[in-house]
Amino acid sequence: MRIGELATRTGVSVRALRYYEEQRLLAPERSPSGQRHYPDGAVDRVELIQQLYAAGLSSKSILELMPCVVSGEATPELLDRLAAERDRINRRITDLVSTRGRLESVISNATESWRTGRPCRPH
Amino acid sequence: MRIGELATRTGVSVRALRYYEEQRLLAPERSPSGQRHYPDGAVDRVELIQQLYAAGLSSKSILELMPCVVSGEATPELLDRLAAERDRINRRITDLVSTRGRLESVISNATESWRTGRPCRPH
DNA sequence: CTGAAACCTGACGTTGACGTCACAGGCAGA
DNA sequence: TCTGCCTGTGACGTCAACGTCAGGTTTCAG
Repeated sequence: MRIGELATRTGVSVRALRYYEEQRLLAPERSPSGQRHYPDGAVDRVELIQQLYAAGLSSKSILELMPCVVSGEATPELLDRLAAERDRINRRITDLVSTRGRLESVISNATESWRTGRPCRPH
Repeated sequence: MRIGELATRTGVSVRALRYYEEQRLLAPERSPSGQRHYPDGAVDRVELIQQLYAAGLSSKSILELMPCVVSGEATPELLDRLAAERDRINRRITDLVSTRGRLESVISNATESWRTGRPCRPH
């Protein structure tokens, strides 16, 4: 498929797909006239890339971990990197859970003080 | 306390503290010579700001939600905003959990293929 | 064959949360 | 008084992941 279809099917922009290629996260074939041609598997791959971006990984990290993720190749260093990223994600999760708890208590507190007519305990 | 002490006590840079003030997230008093003077509560406040930044909120969002968080003041719109941010955090958490699961399966798969001498199932 | 839509490369613009630098004034100990 | 660190205000730099625009080529439906 060509770049436009891949874009619509993944929901990412054409520009982003070209950027991913620039970062060597994708390597589509080229037609004789120079147009990019992607295999079907590119859809999953792009979604994986998006997921890793969303998890806070940089292009460089994704690039390093990509061979391991797609083909299972692994060196001890790659496994360490993977574990390190997993740990970072774990930390982010616990941080977010904590923040959510704080927001929820703020919400219930504020809702209560709203319902009962504005006496609000000072934090 | 002055800005340097607040910086060391919170772990954020002096520049960041001045930036927060520029964003009206802090409003320290000034000594006659113009130096900023923070109350003790500023430490907690800065840590709250950091926590909200880490949760993906922008300066603007933090500014809007701040009165509600610190003093419990709430309008229906503010409560909606708070709930919306909580929902966004929830989505981020579920996304991160999913990504963590994926990474973990990659890790166990790669570890296995490493232990057993490199036959790796094709994803 | 033709015109619109999709594609190409290259290059500059954007955004947020600061880093960094220059230059000047303020403060405490010796 | 001197010295050295802290603080002040600009103002420009950074970085990543794209957005956007210009100017030209390719593809395809009619």
